[in-house]
Amino acid sequence: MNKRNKDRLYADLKREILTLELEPGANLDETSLSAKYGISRTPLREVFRQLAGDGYIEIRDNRGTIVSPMNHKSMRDFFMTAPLVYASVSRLAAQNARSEQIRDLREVQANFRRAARSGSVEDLVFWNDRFHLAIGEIADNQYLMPSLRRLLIDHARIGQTFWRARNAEMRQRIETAADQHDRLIDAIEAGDEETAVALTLDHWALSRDHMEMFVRPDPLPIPSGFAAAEVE
Amino acid sequence: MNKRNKDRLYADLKREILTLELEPGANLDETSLSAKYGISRTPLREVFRQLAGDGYIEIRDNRGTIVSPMNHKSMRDFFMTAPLVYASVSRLAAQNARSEQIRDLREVQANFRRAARSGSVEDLVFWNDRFHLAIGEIADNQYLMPSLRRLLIDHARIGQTFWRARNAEMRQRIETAADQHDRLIDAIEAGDEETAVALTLDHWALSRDHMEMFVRPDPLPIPSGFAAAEVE
DNA sequence: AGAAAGTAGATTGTATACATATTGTAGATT
DNA sequence: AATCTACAATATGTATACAATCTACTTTCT
Repeated sequence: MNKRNKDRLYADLKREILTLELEPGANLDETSLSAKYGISRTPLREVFRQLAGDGYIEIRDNRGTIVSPMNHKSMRDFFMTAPLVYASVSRLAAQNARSEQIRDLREVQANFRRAARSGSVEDLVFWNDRFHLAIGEIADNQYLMPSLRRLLIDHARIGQTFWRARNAEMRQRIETAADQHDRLIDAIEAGDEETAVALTLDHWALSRDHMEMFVRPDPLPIPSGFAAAEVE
Repeated sequence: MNKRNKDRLYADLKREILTLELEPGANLDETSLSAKYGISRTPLREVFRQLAGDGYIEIRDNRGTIVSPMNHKSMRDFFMTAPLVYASVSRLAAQNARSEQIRDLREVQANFRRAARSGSVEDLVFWNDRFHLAIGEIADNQYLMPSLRRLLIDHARIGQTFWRARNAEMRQRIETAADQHDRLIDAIEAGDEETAVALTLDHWALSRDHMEMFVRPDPLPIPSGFAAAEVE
């Protein structure tokens, strides 16, 4: 039953990449990984190929495999593209949702709430990802899904700090995000496209404002002696 | 030097799928393909995994590999999603284009014109695909690219009949499409986003009207004796 | 006769050994 | 001393043999 191990490897790598346990650009060693999971390099390499197709990793000919890197440009592209795709997906979800899908979505949201109470960053990242992926599945559009999946990978990675609540204000933000999830579910269930889109953009703005703070933090105060130095 | 054969297999399968030489849903046999290309099943399966990630084929556990199928729903999704993605990509291309990219794009367009003159359907499909892919590369947005790629696969397959000019009117359509390509290049080069978007939507509408005719053709005339029969 | 169960053949999935390419290091050369 | 080259060590890529699974057909039982 090595299929089990192969699936576990696939799921583990995904999770470790989303939670930054594996950093962008980190090298993935075939030999040690295959030993760790008790499978040979053949199926392991197939898992790599699949993850590369999903956008999690990059396979470079004869030069090893790395976790998909992130740089300034990818941040820019991300902030530019996410609203378009997320809003479109929410609209389609509102058009298509079936009652049992809403039930599943509420289930995911319950797990998200639990993670918020327990304060586990890893769980919050995981269930937030699942929440938005579930909406994507309700939207059920094979042409938008690839971009949504790619966006969600970096959403999880960039947004990592969002969930790491260190003070009351940040805990409040998480609470707000959770409330928006609930209202989004309601709008989707009601088939109210416009509200779903508006809520999605609000939800997005909340994340973005916070994330941008970490991407482009306020500069450190400059000691008087270095006041003329150039800062990049 | 079997890397050559591996690359050839990858390129050949892509082309054969885009040109419908391999029909949607067609089965891909590992043994015969690996024999045909003189490579073993191991690298062949990696090519499969990669093509699956690109959306060309589907690998089903223990049940073989098939060319990505098309059905009524995928047509619907396609017509719904393409304008959004194509327009966004054109806008980004107009924002980012660099002169040597424009040069490459004109090169592709020249090949497209040649194919139009020669009347080779296969070449028209291929170069039209390349043209829109090149615009995607100019847009240079890793989050939109996955959806654009997926759309272009089915654009080529659905639009197959568009290029099969059987009369003067259809040849005129191809001529119009080629002119739109030229004007789109000009708009992108000039950085004129709004015109690029408008031209893209026009270009799209031209294809769509034609394609829909083949997807949902005019019903056959009903013989008088069957006038009451239900037609779906 | 029809349904269920078993079996042979074909196909997909995996392990291992081997081939090829890359990287780092030591020694030679200028 | 710096650079180049040769070679060893390491990692990636491929072929082949074998194992597991599925499919279709035959046999058995009711």
